[in-house]
Amino acid sequence: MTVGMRHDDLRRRNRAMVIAATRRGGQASRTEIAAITGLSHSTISAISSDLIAERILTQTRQDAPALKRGRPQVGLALNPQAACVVTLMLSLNSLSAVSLDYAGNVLDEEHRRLDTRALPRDKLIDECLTMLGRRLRHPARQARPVLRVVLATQGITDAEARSMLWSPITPHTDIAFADLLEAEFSIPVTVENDCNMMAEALRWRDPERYRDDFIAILLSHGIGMGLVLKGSMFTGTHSSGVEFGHMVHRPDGALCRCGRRGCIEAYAGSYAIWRNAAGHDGNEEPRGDIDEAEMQALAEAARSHDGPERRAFRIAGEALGFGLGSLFALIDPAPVAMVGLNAAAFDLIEPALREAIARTAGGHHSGSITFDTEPDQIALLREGCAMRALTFVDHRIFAGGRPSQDDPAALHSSLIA
Amino acid sequence: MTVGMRHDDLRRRNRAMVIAATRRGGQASRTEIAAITGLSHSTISAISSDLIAERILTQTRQDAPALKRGRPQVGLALNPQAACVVTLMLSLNSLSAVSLDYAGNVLDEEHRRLDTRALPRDKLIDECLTMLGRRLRHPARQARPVLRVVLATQGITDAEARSMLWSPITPHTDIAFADLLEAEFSIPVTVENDCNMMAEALRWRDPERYRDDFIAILLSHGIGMGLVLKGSMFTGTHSSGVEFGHMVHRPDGALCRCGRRGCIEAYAGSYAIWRNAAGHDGNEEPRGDIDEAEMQALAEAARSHDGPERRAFRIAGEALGFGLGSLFALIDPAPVAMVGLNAAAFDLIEPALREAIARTAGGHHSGSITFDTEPDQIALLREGCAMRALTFVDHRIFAGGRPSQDDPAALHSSLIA
DNA sequence: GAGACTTTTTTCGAGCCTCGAAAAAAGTGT
DNA sequence: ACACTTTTTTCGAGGCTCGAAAAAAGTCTC
Repeated sequence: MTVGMRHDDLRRRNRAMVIAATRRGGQASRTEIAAITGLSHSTISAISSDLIAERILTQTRQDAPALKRGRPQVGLALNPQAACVVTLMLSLNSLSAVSLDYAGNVLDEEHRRLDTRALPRDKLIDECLTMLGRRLRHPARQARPVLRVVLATQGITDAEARSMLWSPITPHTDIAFADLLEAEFSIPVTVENDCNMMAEALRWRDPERYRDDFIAILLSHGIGMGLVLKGSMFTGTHSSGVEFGHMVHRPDGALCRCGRRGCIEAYAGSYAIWRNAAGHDGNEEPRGDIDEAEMQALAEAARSHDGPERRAFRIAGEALGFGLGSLFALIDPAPVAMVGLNAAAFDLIEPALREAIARTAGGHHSGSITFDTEPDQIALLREGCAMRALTFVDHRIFAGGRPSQDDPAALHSSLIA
Repeated sequence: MTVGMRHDDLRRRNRAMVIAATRRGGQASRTEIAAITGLSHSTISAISSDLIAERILTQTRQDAPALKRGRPQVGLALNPQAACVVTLMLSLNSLSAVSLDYAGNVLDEEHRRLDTRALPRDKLIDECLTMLGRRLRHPARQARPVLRVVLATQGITDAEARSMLWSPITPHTDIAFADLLEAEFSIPVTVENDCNMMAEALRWRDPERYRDDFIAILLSHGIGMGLVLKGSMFTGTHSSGVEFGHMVHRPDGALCRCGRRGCIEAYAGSYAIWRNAAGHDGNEEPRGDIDEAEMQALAEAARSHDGPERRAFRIAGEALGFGLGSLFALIDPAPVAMVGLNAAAFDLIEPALREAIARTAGGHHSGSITFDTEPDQIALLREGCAMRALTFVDHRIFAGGRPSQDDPAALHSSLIA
């Protein structure tokens, strides 16, 4: 709050709001936007006609034939030709890329399996560079200027979203992907944590439930979290933060993949569940290669009879419950979405989780805490990255007004060159 | 970001910034303010002459005789007559009130000892009402309009800062102090958590160290925390939140004052240190009445020889260290201030704390985490409340422009009546 | 001590931006 | 075909900030 506000900042903000309302609202009319934003009709009219002249928005006759009397509303929509964004998703042993038009439609995509853990540093970087390059040269893009690239990865990124600091997918650390990709293609890039992108996707999927405060927990080989508080993504002061999986569950307890002891993940990650189900103790070195079928088999066994498998899921639930209890002591309870492979086994986890949470300070209202499950983490990640990239274009580029109104090709070359 | 921005919002913000710069800067000149805010000289000139005409700011000849050439800068200062604020501080067995002028000078104050735990609900409320009433009628206030009351209390308040939800100082819960006081005096009131106010005070005391991200930990009978992240006070979604003392240190561990088990406070609060030093186990019911001398004696004993006292402080350090480690996993490390009685014994706590933190994920850079101690929590609380009240007047009242420019008495009666 | 010099502050016209009211537009209903 | 309803645009007014120029209030120099 130390920097003054000028006249054009005001316009910029109001333009951003019209664009945002259009992206959210499907086919919002000027009147609806005026009501949402609280601005006058004249202002909305002026802004939207600017945006249409700049080819950012388009007018579409309302789909549903007006059954009401009066002049029919004219729906505003995003102009799919206005821009293109590309998302890159780097996970253990896989790299994917998707390019989308400004309205969010997929233009083309590519997936590759890579042995990320074995790949040398430059080879890993090179794979990202070439896959992005192929998206840029792909004919489906047509003349759309590429205005944003988002690279999402498992692990920790820096607070400025420019580097991957550490990731379980590779032994290499501090890879400045944003600098590297920008140097090659001159398109603004951010590097994001995958769980944050999943949380981003949830807000768009179900804005009723996931509005201002909610939690996305990734239950997978590791444990991740995306946290939205007071309407904005919560990140650490120096890194992407929210390493929920590495909060301490039991001081000096079971061995975690991160090399430390007693982390929540060391009780609730796939490898921990497997370790407990197999009857090994917490000193056993974590396995790195547990596949989907294996976890499903464990869940089946746990459902069929009371044995070490059921106990393993119970231990996972307890660790997650105490962790959530501690988190709730800090932020108060909020809706939770369980995402990823082991969300499919949440029925085995939930009872112990709720029991543990009720024994903590955050468990005041343990009955009112609601959980939702979403096993398909890939789809969520894709959507989240896309929305992150598109809203960047909305707020940081198009809200500021376009340099040239009539020649998108010129604009494009000036940005991509 | 859903509400539009109008023309007067812009002025309001820029006025707020001029006022804020004046409050921070001591005797900022117009030129300095222009540099800080990035606004033009003309704008600053217009705004400040408005503020002076409205008797919010005053011009003061620069104290130091200008040694430079050129027209000397004219210092702007807050007009002490512009307003009055009152702070009420409710603690275990004590209630204090202070009234201050708009520049932050103390006008008068009062302290009373009360047996808060034994007081019936209405009696407790009544004490607050009458003490506030006496401040309002006190002659030192003169004609200053009372524009804000802040009531700070130990315990949990609601996110809207209107009610005390729960507090260790009284068995009564959900006391809507803001509504009650406003109904009686028609002055806007907020109810704040005491640790948050201490954090607020630290930003004003040492803005270099405590700027955008830092942590204040209250080491006292209980354990509290005030957290500033990305430049703003962090609170829960429904309550004042940040109940660091009730994060889980050891599942099903020692008995806490809150009735649950294993909380950090049950290892690091005064009663926990005493309990461990006395050789009782964690099932022993917490004592409620450990005075300062008793804790000092424990610290002395711990310093003089290796015995149960030293071990008790070590256990406290360990609990705090693991707790901070978990917190740092979420938010990354930040400067820490240890506040309150037991901060004087931080030398006994620190080694075990650092050792524990180094064993957690948050302990990556455990060497770079710095601790500062401030045993005088009362002074900090007073300052924090005062600044919270004054900045409310700055931002929410004076930034919007005054109804009457010439008659502060009329303004006053309209607000206090 | 008068005039040159320097720096701060104010003044003034221009350029934007939003607003409210009125007008225009584009339908439905009779 | 005309009245009615609702949406959208137009237009003048009022505010706000900006840059440039002028005024103000000192120090410095000779």
